[in-house]
Amino acid sequence: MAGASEKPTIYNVATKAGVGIGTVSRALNNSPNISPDTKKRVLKAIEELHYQPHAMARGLARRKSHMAAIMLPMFTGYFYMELMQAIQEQASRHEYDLIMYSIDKPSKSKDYLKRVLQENRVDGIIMISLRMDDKYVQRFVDSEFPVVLVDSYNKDLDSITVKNKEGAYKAACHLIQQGHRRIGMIDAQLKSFPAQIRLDGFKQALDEYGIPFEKNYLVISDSITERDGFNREAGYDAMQNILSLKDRPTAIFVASDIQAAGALQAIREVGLKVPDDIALIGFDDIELAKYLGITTMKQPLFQMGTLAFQRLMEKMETPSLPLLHKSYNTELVIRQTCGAK
Amino acid sequence: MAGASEKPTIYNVATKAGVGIGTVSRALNNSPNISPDTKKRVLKAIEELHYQPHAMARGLARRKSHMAAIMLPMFTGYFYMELMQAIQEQASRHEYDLIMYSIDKPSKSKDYLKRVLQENRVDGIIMISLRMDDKYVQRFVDSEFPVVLVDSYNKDLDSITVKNKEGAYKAACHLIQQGHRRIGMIDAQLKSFPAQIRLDGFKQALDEYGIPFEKNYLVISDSITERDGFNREAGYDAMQNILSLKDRPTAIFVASDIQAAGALQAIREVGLKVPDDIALIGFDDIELAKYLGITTMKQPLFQMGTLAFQRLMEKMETPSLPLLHKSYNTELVIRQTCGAK
DNA sequence: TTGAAAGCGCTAACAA
DNA sequence: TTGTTAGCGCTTTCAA
Repeated sequence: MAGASEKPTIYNVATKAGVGIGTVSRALNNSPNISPDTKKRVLKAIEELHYQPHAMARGLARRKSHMAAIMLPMFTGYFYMELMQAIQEQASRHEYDLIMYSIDKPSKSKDYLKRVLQENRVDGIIMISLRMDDKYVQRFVDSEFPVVLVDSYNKDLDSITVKNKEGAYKAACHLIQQGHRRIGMIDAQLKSFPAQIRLDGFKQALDEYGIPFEKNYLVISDSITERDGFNREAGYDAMQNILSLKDRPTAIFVASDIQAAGALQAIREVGLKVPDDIALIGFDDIELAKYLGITTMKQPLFQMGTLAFQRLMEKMETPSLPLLHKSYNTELVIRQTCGAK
Repeated sequence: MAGASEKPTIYNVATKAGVGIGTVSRALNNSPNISPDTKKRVLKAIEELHYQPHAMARGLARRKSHMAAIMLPMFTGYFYMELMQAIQEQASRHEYDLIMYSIDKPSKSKDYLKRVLQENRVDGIIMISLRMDDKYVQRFVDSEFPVVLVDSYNKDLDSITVKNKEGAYKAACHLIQQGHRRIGMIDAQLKSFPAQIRLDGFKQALDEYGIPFEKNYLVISDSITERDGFNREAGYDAMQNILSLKDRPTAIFVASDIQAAGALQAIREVGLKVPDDIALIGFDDIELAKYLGITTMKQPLFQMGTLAFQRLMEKMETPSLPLLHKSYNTELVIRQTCGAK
C-alpha cells in the first residue's frame, strides 16, 4: 500500500506555497495582479507537486472547453488527410484539442451538431465538405457560436474554399487546348456544393469555345446513395457508363482525383489507353494523383486547413468578427493523363 | 433584446417538472430509484426545454470525461484511416468522443501523454504504431489507467497486433515458391516493432529454404530520420539503392505497402518491369495496394480497430481486467507484382 | 497584492 | 421514492 499519490489539486498547491487558491489561480493564468515574488513561490510548488490543472474543472469555471470539433465525411481519402494535418498542426500550436466526428450519413451530422451545441463540448466547429441545415445555421449565427466551413459554402457562415468554377473552367480549357472537342465530365452528386459549381465552370469553358454541351457526356454517378459521389467506385461506374456510349468523348474532366482513379481503372480494364484513347483531368491534387500520374487542378489543401483553424481561433476569441469568405486559386498540375503539353 | 434563450440547466428542468434536481439527475441517468410517473414528468420537461446536460459539469462530478484519446503517427496513409474508421464507429456507438493526437516527433508523444494523464482529459487511450516510454507505462499500470496498443507491443499493456513474423515468413515463402532465389527486403527502421519482427520472419523463411541471407539485399531506409521509415519516399530511396547493386535480387519483400508503392515507382523510372524484372510483395493491404495491384499480406485493419475500442471500453468500465494480447492472422492477397500464381 | 467565498452545472450521499 | 446538500476543481468577484 505505498501511498497511492493522488493527483494534486489547486488546494494542495496553495497549502504548499502558503497562499490562497485564488493566488494559485492567478499564477496559473498569468494575471497581472500578483507580485513576482509570490508568483515564483507558487510556480515552484506547482513544479514540485507536478500539478496540472484539471481540464474539466477549468472548462466548467471558464465556460470554455479548449476543444474544437471537426466534422467531415467518413474520411477515406487523401483529401481529408491533408486538410487534417494542417488543422492538427495549428490546434497543437494553440494547445487546442480536436474532437473528430466523421459523418457516414447526413443524419449523423445533426446528432453531432446537437450534441456539440447543447452540451458545450467544444468552443468551435470546423465542418469540411458538409452542408449545414439552415435550422442549425440560424442557431449558430444567433448564438455567435464559431463555425468555419471548408470546401463548403453558406452565406451566413465563415467559409474557405477554392475557386471551383474557375478551376473547372481552366481544366476544361486545358482539354480543349489539347485539341479535344468531344469532352465529357464525370461529376459527383449535384447536392454537393463543389460538384455543382465545377459543372458550371465546365459548361462555361465549352460555351466560350463554342463547343456544344452534350447531355450524354455528363455522367453523375449515384451508385452509392449514402455518399456524395466523390469516391473511387463512383468514378469507376461513371466511366463504364461513358465507355458504353457509341460516340464516346475523347477527353473527360473528372470532378475529383479519387473519381479519376476509378475512371482510370475502368478505362484500362477494357484495354484502352490514357491519354491516347481517352484523356483525363482531375481535381484536388491529392497524393494519389501523384502516384497515378493524373493531371489535375490543385487545391492548396494545407493552406486551407491552416487558415481554417486560425480563423476558428479568431472567432473563438472574438465571436463578433465579421464574416470571412476566403477563396483560393487553383493551379493546373500537368502529369500524364492529358497527352503532351 | 429579445430574450436570448439561455441554455437551460438542471435547475430549470427541476422547477418546470416540480421536482428536485436530484430527481432530474436520476431520470437522466436512469437510476432505479425513481417512480415511472415522476420520471415521465421529468423527461417531458427535459424534452420541452431542449435540455441537454452540460458535458464538463457532468464529467467533473462523475470523474469521467466520456472521451478517449487516440494517438497515432502523423497520419498519412490508408493504414491509419482504415483503423480510424473502425474506431470511430465504435466510439460513436458508445457515445464516446475521440480526441485525435497525431504525433510528428517522438517528443510530442510525451507531451500529449502528460497532458492526458494529468489533466484528466480522457478516460482512456488508444495508441497506434507508437512505442510508449517505460516511465509512462509504469504510471499507467500503477494507476490502472486504460491503454490499448495497436500495431505495437508492450508486455504490460493491452495490445492488438497481427502475427508479423508469420506474415513476413509467408510473404517470403510465396516469393520463394515463385522460383526466386535472390530475394531482398526493404524494411523500415528497426526501432519500430513490426519492422523488427517482420525481418525475423523473413530471415526464417530464407533459412528454412536454405537460402543464404545476403546483407546487401536488406535495405533499411533512414532518409527521413524524423519518421519510422514506413513511407513512400523511404521505399523509393531504398529501391534505388537496390537497383544500383551489381547482382541485384529478383524479388523483394517490402515491409509495407506504402513503401512498396515508392519502390514500384523507382523500378519503373529506370524502365524495369514488375514482376518480370523484379517481383514485389508488400504488407498491410491498404487500399492503395489495390489500386496499384500490389501483392501483399493483409492485416484485418477494420477488425483490429473495432476490437481496440471495444477493449478500451471494457477497461474503462473495469480497469482491473487482466491483460489482453490479441494477435490476428495475416492473409496473402495475390495481385500483379509477383508474377503468375 | 491578496484571501475568502460564491459560483460553474452536475452527481451522489444522506436524510426524510 | 424524493429533496437537500455537499462536493468535483477550478475562476472570479468582492473585500480587505
